[in-house]
Amino acid sequence: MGEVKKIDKFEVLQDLMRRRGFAWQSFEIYGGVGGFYDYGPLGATIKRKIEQKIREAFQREGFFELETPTVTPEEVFIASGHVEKFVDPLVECKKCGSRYRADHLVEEALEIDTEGMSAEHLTKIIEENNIKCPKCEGELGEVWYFNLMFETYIGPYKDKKGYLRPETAQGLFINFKRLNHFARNQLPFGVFQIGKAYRNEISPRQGMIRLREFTQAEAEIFFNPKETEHPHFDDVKDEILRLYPIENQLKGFGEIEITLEEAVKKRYVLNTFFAYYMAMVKRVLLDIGIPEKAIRFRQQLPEERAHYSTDTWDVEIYSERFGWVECVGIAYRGDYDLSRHMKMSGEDLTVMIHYDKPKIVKKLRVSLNMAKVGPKLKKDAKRINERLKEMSEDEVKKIVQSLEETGKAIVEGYELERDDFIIKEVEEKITGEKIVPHVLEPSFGIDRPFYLLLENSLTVDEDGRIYLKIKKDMAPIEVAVLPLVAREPLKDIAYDVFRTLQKAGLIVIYDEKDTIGRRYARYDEIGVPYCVTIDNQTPEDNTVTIRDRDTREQIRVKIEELPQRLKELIFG
RNA sequence: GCGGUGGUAGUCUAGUCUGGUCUAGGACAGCGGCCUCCCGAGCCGCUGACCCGGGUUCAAAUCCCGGCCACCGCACCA
Repeated sequence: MGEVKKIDKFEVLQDLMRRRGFAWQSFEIYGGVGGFYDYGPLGATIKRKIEQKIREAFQREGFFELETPTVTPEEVFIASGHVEKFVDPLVECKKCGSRYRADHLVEEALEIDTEGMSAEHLTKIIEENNIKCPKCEGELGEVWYFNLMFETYIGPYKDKKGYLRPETAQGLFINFKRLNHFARNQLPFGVFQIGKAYRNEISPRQGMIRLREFTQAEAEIFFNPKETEHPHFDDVKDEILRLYPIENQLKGFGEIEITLEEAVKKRYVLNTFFAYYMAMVKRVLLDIGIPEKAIRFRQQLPEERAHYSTDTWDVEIYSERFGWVECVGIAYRGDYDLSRHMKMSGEDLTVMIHYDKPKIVKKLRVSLNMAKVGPKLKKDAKRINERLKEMSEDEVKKIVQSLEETGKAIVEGYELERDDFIIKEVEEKITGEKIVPHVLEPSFGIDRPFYLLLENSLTVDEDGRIYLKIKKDMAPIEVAVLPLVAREPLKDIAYDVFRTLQKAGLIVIYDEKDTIGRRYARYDEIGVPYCVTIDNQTPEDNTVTIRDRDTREQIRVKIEELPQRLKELIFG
């Protein structure tokens, strides 16, 4: 019974989204293509509002926004690991045509780890171990890799390969040198980008939940791995999050509710730096209008994690239709991306960390007493002297120790005595060190929260009347101005009110068609939080009523106070 | 990709099995008008559809084949 009702609600929403202009599948008139969605007039407005909430939240953290191309040359994704790792090995049964993940078949049959194996290697293993099609026992063909990135070519000749970016992040990493300069060498700093990304999903399903082209809002926060205390952690330490850590998932324990301070103390969360941004993400989702009870943080299992990450928490939003849906990922990317780009490009992507005070380090400097040793070592003397200079502190200490204890030391096959060396203790002034910053990445999907916001806002009462109880400041139309009946002077007054509100910056609609009840229903359905009604009392005293979508209650206000009152009610 | 089920106006649906009376019916929505009304009232009128392509047949929404899309299951989800 309850289940039937839930399915109905999903269908009501699908219907509503198409009928009233929120979102629908793209390319409809040509039959539609899976994994692509168009945002209609109301949907695009809500999407922009979601993006704006995230943008403002990042800006409150002092991050700056970037915009980089979606078309990206191949080298970037060779460096990022996507060319190699963003793939699935597939194999087809020669008899029945069924397709499988080759690595999964091998892992299952032989219980070995196939991580990083080539297609040829997998093919060989399948042949040698006589692994057959699980369905029909038929022979399996060659293993091939399918890369989930969309390929393209840059320019008129097919010699410059490119890909549509599978994440917006790389556009930020490859600009690191300029960004670090912009931040004047001060870690930590954050940058973000809101834009499209593309993944050629093998089989997109579930409507807007898995798209081939989608919008992300990703921030990369570059920090010194030795400084993982967030300066503003106190602001959020008492925030209670619902966590679902790895061990609770593995042991079948449930979720836990815990303050961030406790979560760090009990080592559920790496450090206060990570914890701070978990709180930030939660606040953004609440600000968008996702109910608190529908938000949880689930730590990704090691095998789920992307190739670049060593710890990731997904922020999931509950859907009646799809269960818990991953909407935001907070990934610890370490120095993976910067190190890889440093290697690939040859650029120096380090940051100089200046110490508060220069460190005075006492160091043993050991060199050969060339005058004494020259005749003995001949032309090897110079080479060994160079070698001594390159030695690590430990190697040098060993030699000195040996000299002190036995009076002798063996270097490069020569036995040398104390007098053959010049040993000096020198003071070295070190003003800082070069480090590759580590990266924490909060990465918002936009399309999924969009859908889940609508789903969580949709209410159907027992009469079947639909209300989209979307958070008031997220509504795509903020006010509807309605003359009670389409008659003068009500129409004229109403139209003036409409224009006044438009000029005041509100998103407003004017409507005089149909009965007033029907119009209220029309605007309840698309989530208009307030209807302003011009009635027969208006010509007498210049007052109008404001009707609340969620309570149906009306208050009467003076027309001159209307813009201000509405703004307070909606954006308060 | 595989298997199953399905695709009729903006939405939901009748018709499909058993080909012809289908010039494709209804409801809701939309548009115009009457009514002038505080929560989807009523009346009149209008607009609007057989997923695409091929085939079988005198005749196809209906039968057959291919494609596309959706839903469910398998697989996949870095």
